[in-house]
Amino acid sequence: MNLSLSDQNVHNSSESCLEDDKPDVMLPCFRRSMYDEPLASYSNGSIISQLLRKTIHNKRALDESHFYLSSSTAADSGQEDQSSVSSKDSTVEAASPSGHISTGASPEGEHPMADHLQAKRARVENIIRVMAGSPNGRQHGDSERSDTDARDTREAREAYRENKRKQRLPQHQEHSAAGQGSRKPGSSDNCNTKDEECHKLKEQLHSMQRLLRQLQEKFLQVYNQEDTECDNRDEVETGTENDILGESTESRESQNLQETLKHELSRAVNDCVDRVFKKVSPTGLDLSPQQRMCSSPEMQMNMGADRKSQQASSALEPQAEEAVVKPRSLEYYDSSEAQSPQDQTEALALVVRKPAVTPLSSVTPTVKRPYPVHQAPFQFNYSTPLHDSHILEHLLKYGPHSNFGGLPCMPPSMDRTSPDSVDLPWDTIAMRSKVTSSHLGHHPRPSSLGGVTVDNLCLPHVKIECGELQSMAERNPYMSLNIQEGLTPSHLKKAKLMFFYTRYPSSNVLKTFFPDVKFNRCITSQLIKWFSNFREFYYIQMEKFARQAIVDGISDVKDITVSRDSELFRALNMHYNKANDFHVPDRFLEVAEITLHEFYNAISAAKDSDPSWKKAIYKVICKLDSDVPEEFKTSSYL
DNA sequence: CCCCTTCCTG
DNA sequence: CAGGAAGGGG
Repeated sequence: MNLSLSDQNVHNSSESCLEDDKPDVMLPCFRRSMYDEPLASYSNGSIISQLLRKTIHNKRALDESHFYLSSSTAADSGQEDQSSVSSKDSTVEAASPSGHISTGASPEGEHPMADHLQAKRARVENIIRVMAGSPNGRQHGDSERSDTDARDTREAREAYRENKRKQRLPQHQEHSAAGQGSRKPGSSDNCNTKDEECHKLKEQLHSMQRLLRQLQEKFLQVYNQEDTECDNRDEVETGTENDILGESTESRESQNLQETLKHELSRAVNDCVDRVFKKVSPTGLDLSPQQRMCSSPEMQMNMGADRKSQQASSALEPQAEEAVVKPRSLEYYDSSEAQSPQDQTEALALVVRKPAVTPLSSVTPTVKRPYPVHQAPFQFNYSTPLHDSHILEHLLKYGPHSNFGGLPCMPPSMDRTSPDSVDLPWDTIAMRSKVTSSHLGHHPRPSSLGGVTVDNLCLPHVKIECGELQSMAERNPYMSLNIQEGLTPSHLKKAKLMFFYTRYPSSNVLKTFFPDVKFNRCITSQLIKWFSNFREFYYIQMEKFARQAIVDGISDVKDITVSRDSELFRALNMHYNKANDFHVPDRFLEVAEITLHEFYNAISAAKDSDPSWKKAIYKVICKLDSDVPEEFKTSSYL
């Protein structure tokens, strides 16, 4: 990841911008799913340049100044408009516009102001148009498997898939577990309401279109202002690090422009979303637009970690069609990769039981989908489910647990059409889970908001790391809200953190703190086994460091302490809190110190000659358990 | 018996 | 971390 753009990087990104203007490269890219772009293009350019490229090419496709929504399509440009807007066929799109790409693209960098200004204006206009455009244009690519070909890395694919699943979550919950068709939830039982809602949505769409048009005007104003300002600044701001003046100013202008656009667009879209939501959300659970737009922790994290890309995507992605789900571009995953580059370094041979299926049919938003689910234009994940009382019910019942955490936000599958997927028995197989060390770089900081946090509802950052689980999830749309029949890496991580409090948890405690797990003999013993393994490691470390202390010639036990700086603590922390995202309680340090002292004393007294000399120590240590914080009952910690 | 734990091994 | 053996309680 380019966390910081060096001068050279800036330069390169500008260059690549020019290069990438080649139509055969960019247009398909542009018109296809947003998910396709980041990996393909961010690798060699900044986000800004990425945005610029997009808008430039967008201009190509939409050069005729009209809203496809509000006016008839000009004959000569009809194809382009359609391809970019409704995107019937991405291959057609890729080919058709190649002819005139060079007109706008190459002058952009080589030619001075006239074209330059035009291009800028066009970018603004196009952004607006894209916003107003049908989601299908982008969604199309999204729905195609072949898109994954564009992503080389495994992370990208996974992010993509996960993204798609998440996108699907809301609407799948819309109806019963009886299994809706993969398209509209149009069963006859509530046709009327559907029509009504369709109407409402239509109205919403219209108003959104109006709003967007207003925005366009506003942007043009802003743009014109900034344009002159920038021109002035260009005079002054010479001698920056940037090699090429034209490009650096271009970059600054773009940034200003982009900032404004992002801000305005976000606001506008949020407004629209609000309005739609007011209609589709009968329950009073009201989230702020911000919450909706970034309702997942991941998104929130990215708001912090990579606010720019987040905003950029949210600004460019908005679609008018249905402000219910907002697609998340790979940008998110880009940044999250940066945070946990180690993800997936270890093969996780997790074998999980078949997903439990609880009919959470009614955990559904009231929003209708006028198009196939896999074309959801908005990724409005997580917020929608929140509006359903059943979820709250569920939360009250089981706690806001890993039902969401274990399979965070597991969205409905693509082939929910397969009937068997929906009613797998609870108790099917009880196999062992092989959960390798988890790189679940999530932040366990408890962040409870009255017990129900967004975190509790979904932990997208905790990737589905096992193929089994993943594929199962794909087969079972409702898995995400169900009790787990197997232990997931998330559970393992949680268990490890719990170890900081309790070394000898009773099975009751385990059941209490893993309420999202369907306990059976195997699961229980597996969990117990985990803690047994934890203890093993713990005691091995203790003995090791105790002996080391003796070797080091420490003669007084009091000279042996365990602080957070201690090597011993580091070793332990590395083992139980690898991500180092959990604040280890002081009590654990005390216990560790006591344990170390016990070992030291025993070894010093040569008790270790007795084969069972450790038992005495174990007996002491097992009394030092403390209560596990209630927060662990929620998945906030996962 | 069953449950739980440790120990050992892979 | 999982499997399995062995041993100690209830």
